[in-house]
Amino acid sequence: MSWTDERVETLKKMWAEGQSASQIAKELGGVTRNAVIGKVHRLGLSNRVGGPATPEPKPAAPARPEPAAAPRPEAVAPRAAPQVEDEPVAAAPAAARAEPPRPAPAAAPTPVQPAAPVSVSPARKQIVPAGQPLPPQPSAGEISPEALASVREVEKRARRLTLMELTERTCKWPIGDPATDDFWFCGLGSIPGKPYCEAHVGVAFQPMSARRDRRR
DNA sequence: CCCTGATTCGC
DNA sequence: GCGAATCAGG
Repeated sequence: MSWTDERVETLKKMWAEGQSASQIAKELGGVTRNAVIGKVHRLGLSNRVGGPATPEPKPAAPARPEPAAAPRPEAVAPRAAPQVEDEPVAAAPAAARAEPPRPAPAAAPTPVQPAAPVSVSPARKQIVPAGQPLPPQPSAGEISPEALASVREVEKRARRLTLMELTERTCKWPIGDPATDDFWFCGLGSIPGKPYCEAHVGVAFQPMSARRDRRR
C-alpha cells in the first residue's frame, strides 16, 4: 500500500478528529500504526499541545512564523464514539439488574410510564433519558445457575472501567445502575471476537433452548 | 498486560 | 519517503 492522496486525506481527517494511530491504521488497512505515526510526523501533523515547551533550537527561522494557528479540538477530546456498540449486544443489560444490593431503584408503581422517570430516585443525579421501557430481557430464571454464579463471582473482580476505558479486548458488560454512580463496566479480558468476558458471554448469549420447553 | 505517540535508522 | 523496531509513558 502506498500513501495515495485519498489515504493521506483520510489520515489527516482522522488524526484531526483525535483518532489514535492504530485506529487510523485499521481504517486504512494495509498499514501498521507505526506507518501511520511515521506519516503523521513526516506530514508535520504531530501534536505537541502545550505551546511553551516547543524546544526549537532554531536560531534563525525566517519565513514561517507558524503562529498559534493550530485549533486543536483535542483538548475537548472528542474521541470517536465508544466502540461499545459492537454488535448483538442487545439483551446485555438484562442480568445487570440481577444485582440485589440496591435500595430502591424505580421499582415503585408506574412501571409503564417513561414519561415521568425521575422523581422516584433520591436527590441523586438526573435519571438517564431512558426513553424505552427496557428491551426484552431474559428473566434470571432462564439463565443457568452456573452461569449466574460465575457472573456473581466475576463481578467482584471486575475492573470497573468507565466507558472510555473500554477497548475491543475488554468485557463491556455493564454492572450497576446507569442512573447512579454505581455504574461501571466489567472490563475483564473479553473473549476474542466477543464483547464480553467468558462469564458474561455465558449469560449474554443464550442458545435459546431452555425456553423451548413451552409445551401444551 | 493492554494501550498511546515519538524516534531512530536501514532500506 | 517509508515503516519496523524501539523507546517512553499511561
